[in-house]
Amino acid sequence: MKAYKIPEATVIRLSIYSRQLSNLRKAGVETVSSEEIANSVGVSSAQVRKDLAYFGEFGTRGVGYRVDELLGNLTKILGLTKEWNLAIIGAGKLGSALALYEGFRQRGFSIRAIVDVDHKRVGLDLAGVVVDPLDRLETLIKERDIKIGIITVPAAEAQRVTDRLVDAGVPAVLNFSPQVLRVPPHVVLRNVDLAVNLKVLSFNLSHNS
Amino acid sequence: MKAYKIPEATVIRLSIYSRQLSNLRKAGVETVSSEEIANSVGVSSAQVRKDLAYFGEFGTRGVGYRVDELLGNLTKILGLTKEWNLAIIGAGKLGSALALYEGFRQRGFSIRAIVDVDHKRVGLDLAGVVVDPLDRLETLIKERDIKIGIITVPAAEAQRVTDRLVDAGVPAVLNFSPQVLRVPPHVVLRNVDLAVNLKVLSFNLSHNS
DNA sequence: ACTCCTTTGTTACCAAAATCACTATCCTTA
DNA sequence: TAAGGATAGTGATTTTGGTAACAAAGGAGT
Repeated sequence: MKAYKIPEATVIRLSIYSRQLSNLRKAGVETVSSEEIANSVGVSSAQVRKDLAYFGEFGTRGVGYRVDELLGNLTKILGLTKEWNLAIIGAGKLGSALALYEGFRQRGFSIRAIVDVDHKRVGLDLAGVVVDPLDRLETLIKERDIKIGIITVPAAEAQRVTDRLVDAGVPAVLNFSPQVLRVPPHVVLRNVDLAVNLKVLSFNLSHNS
Repeated sequence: MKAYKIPEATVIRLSIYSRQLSNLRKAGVETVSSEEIANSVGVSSAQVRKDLAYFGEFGTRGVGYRVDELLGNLTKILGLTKEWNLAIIGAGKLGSALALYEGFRQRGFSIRAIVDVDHKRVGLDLAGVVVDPLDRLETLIKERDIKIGIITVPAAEAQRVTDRLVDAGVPAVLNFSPQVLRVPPHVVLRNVDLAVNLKVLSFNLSHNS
């Protein structure tokens, strides 16, 4: 599991493969070919094989891949054998929706803290997690071993809370705010920008036709 | 504004530039250099210039770009001079959060319909838009000239409602469900997969250190 | 055991995107 | 009005990611 520079596109596809394999396993399928995976995801079979080749040999020629085995390997590759503790920063509309959303409460990830500046929101119970005051951020991060911080505060506050997360030792940030964030190189950052997504659609609508 | 094959990464950056320029304009800044834009976004100045070069010459050498002028051009390029009508399919946690979220109610985009199968949700008022029954989907699309459909239904229903959107003539889909969607080539599709984002972070956390 | 069929793993090739380096042009000021 | 400094625009180069083709390897059937 070495393989130094893995393209981000590959990692994204791997996580989609893992989801499809999970579905196949539920459906009782035992083996699958790169071609079948490719079709279900909408890429080429060569792409699938190449993505997997970064990490080893998981199939048998002439046969394909054993679903449970490949899924196990992808789970290891993606680091999903352990549980990652999450904190949501900002219990507004988006933050609470994410807290309640099932898609976020899945194997491998556990929402352990939700914080907000607004005292009216403190004390609310969101699917079993009680909203704490923002002051307690650093304490909670340490006490609950938070590894991923999810930013759902307004743009104006986003950098400030991110700095606090980073200073408190959180190694990964998922940013939902419409704000470019600065983090030191050892911190992993991903952006989910809803406005940008709409603008990209707008661009394509304006030019494709 | 011809420029046939524009990299998606470029379009994403352009929409981020436009946001930064918007902030600059609010701050009263009149001119800006590619270097300054680059610094505020975290890319190289050459990248900024190259992205803009796909569409024309917007700056003056030795000086930089006029903020309002460049913003105007980006607005045109991104197709944000007209209003795009949105429909949210699925008024669950995520769908209603998006409906209420300010980030979605911004210049250029207007939520015109929200639908759900669940009759308990029909009739709810979400920031001025009343939830309609899913049956009315096709009617609403035509009546309200919906151009972008936002999928926030469970994975199992995602392809079905997408097909209905496509058949009703919706040219763009923003998919929040954890499901690979098939659309014909003339339909623009973007995916915002929360689980995938977490998995990519997990991968990086597991390998970066 | 031999042959054929299938499908993986891998290499070589190609395309696309990012970076770099250079040139052209404008503004300022002496 | 000439010169210097700044910065946009652009062509060349490098890097990266994707495609395609093929050799290696396993299984099935005769």
